Amino acid sequence: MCSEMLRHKHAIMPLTRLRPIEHLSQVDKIEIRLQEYLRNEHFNPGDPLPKEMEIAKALGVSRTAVREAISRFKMLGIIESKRNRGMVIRRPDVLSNIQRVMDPKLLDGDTMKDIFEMRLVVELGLAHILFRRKTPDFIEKLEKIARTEDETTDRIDLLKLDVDFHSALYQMSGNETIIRFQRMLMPIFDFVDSVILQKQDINKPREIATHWDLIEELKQGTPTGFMHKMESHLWYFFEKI
Amino acid sequence: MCSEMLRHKHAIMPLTRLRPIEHLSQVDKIEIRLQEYLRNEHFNPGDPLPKEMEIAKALGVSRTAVREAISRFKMLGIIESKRNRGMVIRRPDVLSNIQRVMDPKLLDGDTMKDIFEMRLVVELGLAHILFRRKTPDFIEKLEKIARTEDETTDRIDLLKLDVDFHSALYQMSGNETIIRFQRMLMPIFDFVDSVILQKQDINKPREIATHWDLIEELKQGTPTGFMHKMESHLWYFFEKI
DNA sequence: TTTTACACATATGTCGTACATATGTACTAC
DNA sequence: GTAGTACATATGTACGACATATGTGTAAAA
Repeated sequence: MCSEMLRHKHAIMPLTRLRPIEHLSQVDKIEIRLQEYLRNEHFNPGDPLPKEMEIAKALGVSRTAVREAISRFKMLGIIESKRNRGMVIRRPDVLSNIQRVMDPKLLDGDTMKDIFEMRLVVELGLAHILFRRKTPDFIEKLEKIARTEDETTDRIDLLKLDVDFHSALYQMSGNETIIRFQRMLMPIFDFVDSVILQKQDINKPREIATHWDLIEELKQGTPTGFMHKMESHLWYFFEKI
Repeated sequence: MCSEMLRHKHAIMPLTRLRPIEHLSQVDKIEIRLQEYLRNEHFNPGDPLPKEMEIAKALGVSRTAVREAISRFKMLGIIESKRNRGMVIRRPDVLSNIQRVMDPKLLDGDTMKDIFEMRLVVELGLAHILFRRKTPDFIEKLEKIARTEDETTDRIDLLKLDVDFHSALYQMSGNETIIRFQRMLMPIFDFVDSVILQKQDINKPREIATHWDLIEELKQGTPTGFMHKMESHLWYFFEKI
């Protein structure tokens, strides 16, 4: 009877779509107002903000509520405050905030798959930059990791070395944002890798490129060749998610 | 004398390195504790949190301070609270938070350059996925945009169409995270594009691939060919930053 | 005149309390 | 057994008080 009732309701109107008045709390509204304010007034890093009480008066709310809202912007690094100096706009660290929510336990499977695929995209696209920025030093670093891998049998250590190898590639890009991107997504990669490690398929050795293949290609190959090898190297993992 | 004193001090100890006790506010410390707590206790989405007063008691601080800290997590979407039900862990939206700080005015030149380069990396790496997921529908969409471009002379409109074209490519990937990534970075791209537009060099027509070239390659070419064309198409912009 | 020392004003940081509001629960009446 | 009501409870909001750091002005000392 219950399910029948629900089905009936659903036939009349899909309530899932109907969510008209988002019940925002006072603080949420203040947050939105401040967001607008910051954008519209064209604040630059270093610019001072009005005092807490002034903001509270202007919005017609308590200082407590304003402080809760402002506290949120402090977490994002947009606002900084000093004791008697008031508050100022800061240059936020774009990526540090994602790090806080990048917890495999909090993400669902689909999102993780998307993220892993994006990693794949980035590492393929990296090829061209790598060939522009490669130096003997970096190659040597990669070779050292690969050599260590050859001498290692412990599966945990191998996993760590695999991470090291790919990290070194990101480092080679010289692009701070890309490096941070990888570091940021590390928890996800670790998680995916460890899951794959547990699955431990029987038909493990396949036609996949090794790290040595990638190094060789990087030393005296082409970006295109490198990309093909990288694709075969990574797609193996991707298929198994 | 003053400068002499400073030089003397500096000789003894480089104070720039010495920043021992980061003067964290109470709320900052609470934020860190909560962060640790959430990670260590292995919370999953939907799990309930202790009551505000209990947390305050446990930490030996006031409810006000706890609320300010928790408010921060609410902005990140990690914590949700309902009136008498208490607080629960939520599945945060990984990318929505960056959007708030992704303001060209708040970022410095180096970071913007890094971000733009990362866009380049992603769009190159996208090629392989695009060839896997392309459909006549998507191709048609791209052609429509390109046709409109041919009939447009207004520079602002052309800029908008260029954005539309690349957006369509991201859409084609079918990867929600990658699509969000592009949408998120849109302000940066818009900004960079508009700056380039102002520069307006004299030697504008060069050996760069057009959107039609990209479409043609997508229809009956190879991922590699597509990537080469995309590279020539984008590097033109990149050099001008 | 320059420097030092002290007092004062001020804006943020922290706390405690009170009350509003929504929501779950238990009890009561029919 | 159901509907309606009263109560308990946890979050939401507000206000007032004091702590603390920091800039500023003033007066004493060199």
